[in-house]
Amino acid sequence: MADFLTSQNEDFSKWYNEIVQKADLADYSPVRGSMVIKPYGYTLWERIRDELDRRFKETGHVNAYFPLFIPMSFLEKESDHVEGFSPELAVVTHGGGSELEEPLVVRPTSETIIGHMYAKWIRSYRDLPVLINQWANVVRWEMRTRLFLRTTEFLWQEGHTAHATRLEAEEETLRMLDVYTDFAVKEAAIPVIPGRKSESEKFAGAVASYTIEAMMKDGKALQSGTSHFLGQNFAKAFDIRFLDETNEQQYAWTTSWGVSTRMVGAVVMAHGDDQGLVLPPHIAPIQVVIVPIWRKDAERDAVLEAAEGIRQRLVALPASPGSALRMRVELDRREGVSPGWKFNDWEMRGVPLRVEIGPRDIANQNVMIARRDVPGREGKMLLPMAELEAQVPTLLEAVQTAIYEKAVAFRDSHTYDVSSYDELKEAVETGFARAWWAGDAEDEARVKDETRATVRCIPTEQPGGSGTCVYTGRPATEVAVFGKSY
RNA sequence: CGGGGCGUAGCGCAGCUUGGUUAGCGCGCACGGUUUGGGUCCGUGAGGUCGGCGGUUCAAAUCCGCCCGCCCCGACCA
Repeated sequence: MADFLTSQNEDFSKWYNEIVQKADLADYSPVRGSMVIKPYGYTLWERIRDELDRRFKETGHVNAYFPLFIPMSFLEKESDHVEGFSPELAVVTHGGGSELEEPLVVRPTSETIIGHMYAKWIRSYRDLPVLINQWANVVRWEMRTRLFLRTTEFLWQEGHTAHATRLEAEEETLRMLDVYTDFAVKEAAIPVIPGRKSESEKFAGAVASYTIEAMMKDGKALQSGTSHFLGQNFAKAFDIRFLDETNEQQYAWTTSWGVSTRMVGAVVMAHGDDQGLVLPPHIAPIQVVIVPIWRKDAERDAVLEAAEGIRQRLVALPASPGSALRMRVELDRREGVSPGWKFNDWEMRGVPLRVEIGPRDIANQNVMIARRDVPGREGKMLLPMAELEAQVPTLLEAVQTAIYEKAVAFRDSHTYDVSSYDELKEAVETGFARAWWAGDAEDEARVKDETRATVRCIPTEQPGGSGTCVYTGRPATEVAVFGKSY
């Protein structure tokens, strides 16, 4: 792929915007900053959603739905929260033809309305924990928007839990960070760095925020999921109290965590190449596409019949080892476009495996298989037709693993352990800098001012020992990851 | 809201400096033929308030003013 690290930001943005639209993921809506997610893009989101949801259920969470409109006064109950969100609120002042007594905000996130409900629902320690997730849309009036990465309205899941003890809530926060990490690595094939946010970067109203940070192909960071330990901040603001075992009133400890449609953008920017999307098989809307090839009308029927036979054999297989889903296979029956055109078309859409079948293959009882992750003719191989069931699942897993490993190699080769401020400045031009950090907000602000880079996170996995800050020389016991971000 | 770039057919663009017949090109689209194992080729055709409003002029896509919108960089941020 073109080297976006040495080129202008504009080039990568152009590539991204073009691919997102050409691959049929999304289109701009007439309203500034909002987008239409097209069926192909939505199916990709559904795959992400289902994989996450499966994990939420496995960890004991249930889904519910809370209202879109929130009374303005709810946000004002938590001072950090309202301060953080008020600049980006969409406010409804009129309804049913008359002015409302109290303005309603379109939820930018649901801590407040959910906090209000939890206060009603929770009376006793026996009611805890409450482990609820909701799939919803939220609205944030951002100044600058970008397809999938930052849109005025976006889809996400937000989990909100309440616990009897601080420890339990902290464990929940980290457990969900693990769930996100597991999803990113195993399904989205994106290596992420889980860690804690700095004070200046944490969620408005949280005691501590955690994040998974991914590296895009231009070396920039993308916050791909967050998990917050809210302490008793929202419990006190919304009066979420319960009687404990000793008949004492206690405030609950709460958490919230979310992953949004931004994850679609992360997949595009982490794996894509000059030909377009490269989708991980586990979440690809179409895992295998069959392109039939014929020259004369007489060959057409036989080829299509053989292609349909292959389709039926493949859809009978599981989508991935152990999955309850069946393999997602598409037979491209379009006429009037050449096979070469179809090859390019499906590559643009990132389909992991392509099966080509023509008269020659039928005669020889084999098919040509092309891997999306290996560009051009090098990714093609001949496969005996009898081995489809044995080989296609293996190949899909091979693609899944290969693109993950490629992403790991890219990230690692653009992550630098730095020991001086000059090295840090140089490192963040092309990737991440790992540096000792003492958590000083003023210095963080200065680095941001001079380099545009911020503390992406203080990784959960630390090297241990101690060192000195690269710019102040202060003693430090933790390493932080610095980088430019979206 | 600041700095930079742009706005001409569905998409991508030329034309503007130096005003002058009927505003062009590529892709896409429709029809016919040809082709189909890596984006076939040929022909015919449809498609335009030149972002909007105002001004200068015999004459404006072109010059001037104001406004609107988009993109990139910053502030904001999942």
